Amino acid sequence: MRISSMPFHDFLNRISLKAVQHLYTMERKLVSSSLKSVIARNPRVSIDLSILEERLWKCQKLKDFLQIHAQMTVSGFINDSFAASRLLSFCTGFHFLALDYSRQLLNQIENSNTFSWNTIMRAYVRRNVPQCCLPLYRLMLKCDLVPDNYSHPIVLQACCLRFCVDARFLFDESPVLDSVTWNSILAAYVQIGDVDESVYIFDNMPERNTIASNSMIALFGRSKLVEDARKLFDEMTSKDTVSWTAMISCYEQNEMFREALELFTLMRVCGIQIDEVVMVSVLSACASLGATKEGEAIHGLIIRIGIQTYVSLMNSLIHMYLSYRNINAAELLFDLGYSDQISWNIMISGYLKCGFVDKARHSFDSMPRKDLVSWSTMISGYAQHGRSSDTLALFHEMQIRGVRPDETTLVSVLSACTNLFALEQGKWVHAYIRKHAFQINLFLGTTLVDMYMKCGCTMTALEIFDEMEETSISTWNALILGLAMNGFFKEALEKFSNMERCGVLPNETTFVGVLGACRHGGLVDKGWEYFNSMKNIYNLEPNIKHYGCMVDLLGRAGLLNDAKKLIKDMPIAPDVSTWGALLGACKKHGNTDIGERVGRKLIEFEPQHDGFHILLSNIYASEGKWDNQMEVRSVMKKRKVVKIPGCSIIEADGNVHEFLSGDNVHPQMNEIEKILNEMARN
DNA sequence: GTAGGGTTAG
Repeated sequence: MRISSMPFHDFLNRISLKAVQHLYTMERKLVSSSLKSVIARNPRVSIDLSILEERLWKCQKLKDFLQIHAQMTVSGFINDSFAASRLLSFCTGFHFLALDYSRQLLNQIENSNTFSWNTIMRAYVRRNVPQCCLPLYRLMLKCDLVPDNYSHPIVLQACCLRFCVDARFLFDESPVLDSVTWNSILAAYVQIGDVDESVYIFDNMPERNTIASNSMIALFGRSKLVEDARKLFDEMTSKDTVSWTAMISCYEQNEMFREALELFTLMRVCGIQIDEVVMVSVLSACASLGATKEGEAIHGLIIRIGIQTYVSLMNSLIHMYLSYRNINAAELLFDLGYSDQISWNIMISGYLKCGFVDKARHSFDSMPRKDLVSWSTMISGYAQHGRSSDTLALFHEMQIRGVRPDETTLVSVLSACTNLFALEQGKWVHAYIRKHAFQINLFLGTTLVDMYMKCGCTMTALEIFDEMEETSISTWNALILGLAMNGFFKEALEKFSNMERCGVLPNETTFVGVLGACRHGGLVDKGWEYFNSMKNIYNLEPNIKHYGCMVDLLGRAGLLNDAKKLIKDMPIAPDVSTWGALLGACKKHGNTDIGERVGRKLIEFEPQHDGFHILLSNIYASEGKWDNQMEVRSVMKKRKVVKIPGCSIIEADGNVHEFLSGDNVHPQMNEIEKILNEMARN
């Protein structure tokens, strides 16, 4: 009887392997379709070691892997313990499959060997779930398998990652330590990023081998200790490809992209063998630099030396082209079909960065398997494009599907709540964080401070700030801006001094908060002082928000001429908020129709400018000229201008519009000045 | 007969 003529379930019953059942429940749809297609195309499946090697070498997609697995199951080749362990070790490094799949595969193998168990345990350590390692080790002993000299270092690493002191005891008490054990314990400290302990182990190693030095360079790189890394690199007597790669990636991770490219050039000059891993870092450096020429040259190099079929390399190339906004090149590469989980995630994030939100969603919906990064990318993409209700909806869907978010996901969701002023949802997420005992890290803490501040809950925001162990300039900015926004101008300025005392350097955003506080407090002298210190002390160029704020501060204090002069002298084009501030000042002088005339003039200059329509509409409203306001509103309606709720004239338009693109002359000012002078004469 | 160290996506 031909297998292909049987219904699928009959087939399953007939071969009655527990394994296929497992497989079937795990990836129901995909497996059933892949098994079906294997059976349909290949009724008498035959496979041996060389075919397996060849197929694994070519295996790039989930479907490819499932076919191999199915084929091995059907043919019974899975019971060959060597072949099974080959399949398993490939599986643990395959990004389209969750680790559970490998674990189930281990169950399926009837005569598994120590190698297979080691492979899974190592994967647990690598994928940061060391807690699964020890139970597996116990099970291994129960199954009468004898651990070998590879097993113990892995278990040691796992223990070390969980409870360092225990593992350390084992290590310290061990009578015989080979270099594998030394490297393992070092690797464990390196993985948790414990620089002090790693250096201690490294210094006490009987012999510093290349492997240990390489992982130390990587650790220094991740810990921002570039100079230590370089020192060690220079001191090494024998450097291999990995050493060079570690140093180049150290530069890359610390945003020293030029240095990374220079070292790569030197590496080639020195005739060191280059491989796909070093290319990944180099391509990433090119992407960050926006160095299209270099990137394309390296693409050529990749084709010439023939390592174009490595998935991680493909991914880096796709990522690079997306960062150059070269969607076509990225799609061409992606469509070659060497994709894995990461390729899909890269495409989605690339589409989002280029503003193609719906395209991203389409990819998201059509990818074979979504992992946490896929969900986070899409959710944060929605959040960053202001599509806050989509953000919350997708987060909701994620939970329905039972995918557990991590800190990054929660940051995106909270920022969406902030944009929507959705305090209740934000509080719900905060409660979720507490309930699931998430650590309030730097990013999560900063986002919470920002959310509570923007929703007016100053005290809650302050409490969270005080509880934070680590802060950054963004945290201080959220705090200072928030205090200023909520009317606590004294406190905002106090926090600014605290920040300076802590040695944190302010940036442009900080001064938006500081000047905002001065504006709220009507502190003209202080305002000038900070405004000048921005340039003179901190070497920061004031932007439109700073000018707008100063114009408003001066205008409110009745210093109309100073405000006018500031607008005239400013090196960048005034935006709608700046003009709004000036109009507010005019109004304060009691001249009611001046705003209207300036508003109309501005629209005449820039009829496409949504902000000016909002401005004029607000002016009419403040003067009680409802008919006129209706008139402007009907124009706005035609132009589909959305009025931002709760915004005053000053914040009528949250975005900075440059109505004279790139041009520093403001011809409007002359016209408007005439009107203002007329007003002054009256 | 494969296994340690270096990499890419939010």
